[in-house]
Amino acid sequence: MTPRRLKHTDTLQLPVTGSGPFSFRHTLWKPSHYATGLEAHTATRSWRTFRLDDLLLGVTLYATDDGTVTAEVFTDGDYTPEHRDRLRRRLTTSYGLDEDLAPFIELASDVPAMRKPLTALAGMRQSCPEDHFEITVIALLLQNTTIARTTQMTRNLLAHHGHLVHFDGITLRAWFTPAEIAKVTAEEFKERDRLGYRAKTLPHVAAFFRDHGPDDLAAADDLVQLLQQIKGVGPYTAAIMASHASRDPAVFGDDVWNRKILGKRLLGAEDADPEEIKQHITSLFPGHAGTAALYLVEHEYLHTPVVPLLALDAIKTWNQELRTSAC
DNA sequence: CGCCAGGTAACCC
DNA sequence: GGGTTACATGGC
Repeated sequence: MTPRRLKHTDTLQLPVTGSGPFSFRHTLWKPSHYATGLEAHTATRSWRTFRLDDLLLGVTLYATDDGTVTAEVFTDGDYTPEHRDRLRRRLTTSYGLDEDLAPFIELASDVPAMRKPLTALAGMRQSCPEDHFEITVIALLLQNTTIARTTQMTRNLLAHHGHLVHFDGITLRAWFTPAEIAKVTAEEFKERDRLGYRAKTLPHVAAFFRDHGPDDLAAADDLVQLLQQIKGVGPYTAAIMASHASRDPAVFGDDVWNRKILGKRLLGAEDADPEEIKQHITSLFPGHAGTAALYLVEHEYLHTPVVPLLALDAIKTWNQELRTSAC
């Protein structure tokens, strides 16, 4: 499959305005995140695709000496000043560049279990380049299955319904929009994309986000409750949306994986009661339980990352693999 | 084979 | 309410 070529169209300087330290590397690359093909990372540089409505964008990101983040923007369509403003906001939000980390660090410095994560991951913020629709799809694919199968389902969906782009020497996948999968049936999601019982949920998710634009979502009184009205979307999936796309630092996805790590690190128990864990982390980190969970989970994977940082000479192989697996 | 994965809804009492 | 159980699928 031949990727669409994107051309360099813009350069953005993104200031880091939030309080506390900022780590470019640990913010953009997360040791625990599984392979999607939507992004790639070397020690100093990251590449990521974005959708702004129908426009496909590729972005190269790197830290600049003055403490800002530079974004080189690549597109092949009509890139307007409005796109530029939206992309600037999207990048700033996605990586928490304007969020205050200091209050969390203040709380964490008194907690022994946080000592090592806080040092090793100093300046890490939540990373969520996905919008509300995209992160809901990710969370849907995480439901009650192994990461191997989540990776397979993601690859199928993006290969069959998404896009393949090439920019700045890298080949990446890009998301489909809700409108682009509006006509796909649950049957196809199940048989062709191997989504299993989740196949029934995806058409509802697509319709929901096609009918509720960003303004609509922002105006929602209780987005978590609204999203859970979709059959197949429960507390876990809605929590991922809230903690990642809505960036609520108090929330975390309460799943068996998190419970294992948090139980072990905070209570010293392999099989602690979920409710006890939640109570404990919430009382230790009022308003910042999600950030605390983020630090503990990422630290758990830091020395055995799911997708290690790429060496520069590995990019050729990366590009080839993406093209041949995208049929 | 049976069990279990980074859950959810439907059903039971 | 709180405690089961089926739901798809693939790996061990």
